[in-house]
Amino acid sequence: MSEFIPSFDEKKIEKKWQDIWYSNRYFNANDYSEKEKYYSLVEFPYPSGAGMHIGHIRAYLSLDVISRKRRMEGKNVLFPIGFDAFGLPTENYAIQNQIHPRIITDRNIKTFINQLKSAGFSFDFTRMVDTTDPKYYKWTQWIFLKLYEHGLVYKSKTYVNFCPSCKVVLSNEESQGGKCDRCDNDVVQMEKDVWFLKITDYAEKLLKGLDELESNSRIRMEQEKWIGRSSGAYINFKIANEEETLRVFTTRPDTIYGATFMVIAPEHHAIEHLKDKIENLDEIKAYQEQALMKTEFERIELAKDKTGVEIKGIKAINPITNKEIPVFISDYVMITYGTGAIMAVPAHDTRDYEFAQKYGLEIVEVIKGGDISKEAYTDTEQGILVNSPLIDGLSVEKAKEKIISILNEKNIGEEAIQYRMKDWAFNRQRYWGEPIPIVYCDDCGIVPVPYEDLPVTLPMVEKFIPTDTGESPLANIDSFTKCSCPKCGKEARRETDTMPQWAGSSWYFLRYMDPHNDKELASKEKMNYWGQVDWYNGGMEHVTRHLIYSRFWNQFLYDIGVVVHKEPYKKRTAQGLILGSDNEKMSKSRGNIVNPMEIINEYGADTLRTFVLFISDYEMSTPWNDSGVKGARRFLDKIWRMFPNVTDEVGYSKDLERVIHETIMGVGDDLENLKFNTAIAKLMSLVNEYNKQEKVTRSDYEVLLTMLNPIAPHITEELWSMLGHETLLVFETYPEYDESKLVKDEIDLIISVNGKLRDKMVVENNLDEEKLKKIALGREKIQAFIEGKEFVKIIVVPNKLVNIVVK
RNA sequence: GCCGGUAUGGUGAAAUUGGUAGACACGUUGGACUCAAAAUCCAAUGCCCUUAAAAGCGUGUCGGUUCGAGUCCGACUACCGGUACCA
Repeated sequence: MSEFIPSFDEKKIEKKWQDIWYSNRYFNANDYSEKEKYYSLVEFPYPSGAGMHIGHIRAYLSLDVISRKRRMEGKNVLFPIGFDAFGLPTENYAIQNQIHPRIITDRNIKTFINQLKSAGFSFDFTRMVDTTDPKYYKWTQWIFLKLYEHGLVYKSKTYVNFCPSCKVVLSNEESQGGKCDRCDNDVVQMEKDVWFLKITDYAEKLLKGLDELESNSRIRMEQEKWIGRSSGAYINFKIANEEETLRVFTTRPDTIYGATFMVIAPEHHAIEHLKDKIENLDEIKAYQEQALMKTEFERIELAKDKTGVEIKGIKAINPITNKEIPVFISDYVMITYGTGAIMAVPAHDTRDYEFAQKYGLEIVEVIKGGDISKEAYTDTEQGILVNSPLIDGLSVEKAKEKIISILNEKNIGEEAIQYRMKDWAFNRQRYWGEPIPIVYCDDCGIVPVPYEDLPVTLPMVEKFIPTDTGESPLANIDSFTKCSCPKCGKEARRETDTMPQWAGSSWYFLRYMDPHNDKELASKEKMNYWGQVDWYNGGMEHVTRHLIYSRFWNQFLYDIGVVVHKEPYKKRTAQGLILGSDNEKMSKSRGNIVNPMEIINEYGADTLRTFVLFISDYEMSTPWNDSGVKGARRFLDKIWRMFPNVTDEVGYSKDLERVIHETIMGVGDDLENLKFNTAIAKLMSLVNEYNKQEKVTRSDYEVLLTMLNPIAPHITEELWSMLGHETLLVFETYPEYDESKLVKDEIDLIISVNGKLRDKMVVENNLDEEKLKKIALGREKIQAFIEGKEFVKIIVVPNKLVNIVVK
């Protein structure tokens, strides 16, 4: 041991074990293994040119630790990785640098894989998927066609955010504040014919399925809110002297007596139907145009100041009071929610109240309890109906029921459910995405590409710059657009829009089970074996859209008999953000980005892993702290330096036995509950205990290495082999604790007076109450505190404390 | 606005069913080793008074429940995240 060095050569060790693990494919999942399966899934990355981010490390570490632990527990683990590689950044980079996105993507993926390996992640790298690979997106297109076949795809006009300078259609996120994300020019609203997926058909199923998903309440609530179910009623309001009826959705049918006017969205079709009767049509038209010009952003910004125009010449009839009430158009009513028309109840809705105030409209109180001269009264808990002959005196809840049955009887309305979630706009006008497998034929109309002609591949062209019209760059490529109609064979034109980035990620977890299958998206046998994803970790930001979209596709595929589980995921967790050391979100512009590769180069992957897990509670966001990294390295060095003090003795040291069993229990529980920070703290404490001993036994040392292995796999593997083991630590069994070894002989007894700690002492375990009282009262220190005071009572918590209460 | 979350030393953070607040680290200070430095080891480290001990104070603010509150209840403040005229 004379040449033993007090610190380890992380570069040498890490390279060595990574080579052994990856070249022997030790982390590969085995289809149909006899062992019990475990499927852990992390969100696959977008392979940007910047490479791996510190956030990826945190996001993937939790399940890397769990997967490594599961293997040690004898499970057949599927822990795959892949790349969600379609997307705008690559396309932009490609245009700027005149390099094809295919080349950039391949290059970035290669770098990313190397970085993942240098962090020691135990992914099965033979199952990698790449959403931009035609062998993969063939099945993305296949699912699209299946959705089409089942009536879940439709085309409809909508307004999109268009940047005239970049010539691209932008998402809401990319056009915040009405400015283009990239060039900062004003975004305009452009009408487009757009593909939609009818996800709203699955709203109820998606909501119900949440019952089966194990997740914290925050994750669940965000999904529930996104789906946004609300129950109420449809009510039909006749237009006086016309055939036209305005149908509204309301969650408060009980307040119908207070409905003193109506409001319809500027886009509402009734305007067109009634245009001959409208006296101020010009004014209405002007308002419509003005509303259309506003971007979504402006409509929200101006929310406080409600605008609108009364539609003169028509009146609606409140079907319960039979009174004539005015009808307005206003952009505070959205065409996309409910029926695009509302019955306004100013007394009990803040928005209607504001509107009524501004335009001097009648406000009728129908729920007792508030002061409607000041504000709308929206309490539904305690309110009692008034001024409502048919339902006076009833609670809100009862009144709703009764009014709905009246609506049914009179045939003027019915109970209804509405969802906030909208259908999924399923296209982008870009090159770097999955082509939508649709053909337009002059004679046959919209024709889906036959399944056997899939995939419709992206043409490998030199130029893929945007068109002036907001169409996809594909529209300029004749060799792509020109085709023959699959139905009649006549010359036809291909759809040039591509799918959104959410497409490929909506089913990737299925492909991992059978990634090389060219006959189906994944075989039934393999999906049967691997079943559901047991644990899915990812970002909080994907809890709504990605999770809901992928659950939707899975449920659909289940309904048509392609997959075997209704819900794809059993359990979902989310890591917290790592912020810059300035406590701000990491970003290029703030210059506070931490590059994980720099940490790996300076300290090694084990140090990075240990520190990132130690930094804070896994589910909370936390600032990065450079100097803390050294502490993690110091901890690993301490274990390394302990090596010469390890004896050949088998069995735990007597003095360490109890703390070892305690640590096994604590660390195990902590890892399962994502409490990596306290798990590492417990291991640090154990190492501190070891260091108080002159020697530790081989068993003491080995159990430490085994517990630490999922967290710091390289150094533990090296030390394991230095102990003379021929087999790898990754194949060892995870340690178990012995309950009987946890019992303490002695405990620290706390003695307090009036709840304040005054004394403590070590006493025998399991003393009875009387003995403890006696001991406590006998203490000199305690005597001083109770002397001359009136004794009230004494409280004993066995094996913990004695509290003496005096006056 | 609404819905969540969070608030604890100089810093990151721990704390089981209400029962020793600050585990584990970082940093700082002092010491050992060294010609010196780094590394390492040892000690101290919530605040206040103090030579020291003891006492006192202390988990965002105010109040409550309790023998006992970081933890439970009520009111409030700040920050972070989600959402946004959803009828």
